[in-house]
Amino acid sequence: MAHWLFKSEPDTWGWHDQVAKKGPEEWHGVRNYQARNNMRLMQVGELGFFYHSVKEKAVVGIVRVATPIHPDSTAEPKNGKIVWECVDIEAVRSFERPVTLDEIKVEPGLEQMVLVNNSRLSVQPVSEAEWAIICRMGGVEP
DNA sequence: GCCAACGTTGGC
DNA sequence: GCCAACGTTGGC
Repeated sequence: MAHWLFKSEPDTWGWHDQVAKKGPEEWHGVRNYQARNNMRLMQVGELGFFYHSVKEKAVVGIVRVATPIHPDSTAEPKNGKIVWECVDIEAVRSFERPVTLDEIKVEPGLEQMVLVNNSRLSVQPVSEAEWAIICRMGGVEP
């Protein structure tokens, strides 16, 4: 099973919103082909990190892919076709403590993380090794 | 098809 | 608030 990282500005849609939802929420609004392609690769049941950008800059929890890829309900048709798609995700559990970007940058084994090397990609793959390291840093079992 | 100009994201 | 990095747009 692959692992992922979803990035959001907490002021727009934060971890508290995701938890309060108590169920799947459409991860709409992605307007980047690479990020969309990553979502196309997702399987229902796969897990991902929930990352707060800009303000906190930290991984704060774990989410689960709840639906297959589907059209983004907020996307406008382009030449009569919806090109933007997304999945729905639901909160699984909160980290015992947030894992900050600063910590990630200096942690051995995380040098190759997309988060470190391409900070602008909003939906990213996470390797198995990276997944395990960050889970432990966050105080949860991988 | 190239590339300059522009807009956006997100770390600092 | 600034600006680097990146992606997209549009003129040629």
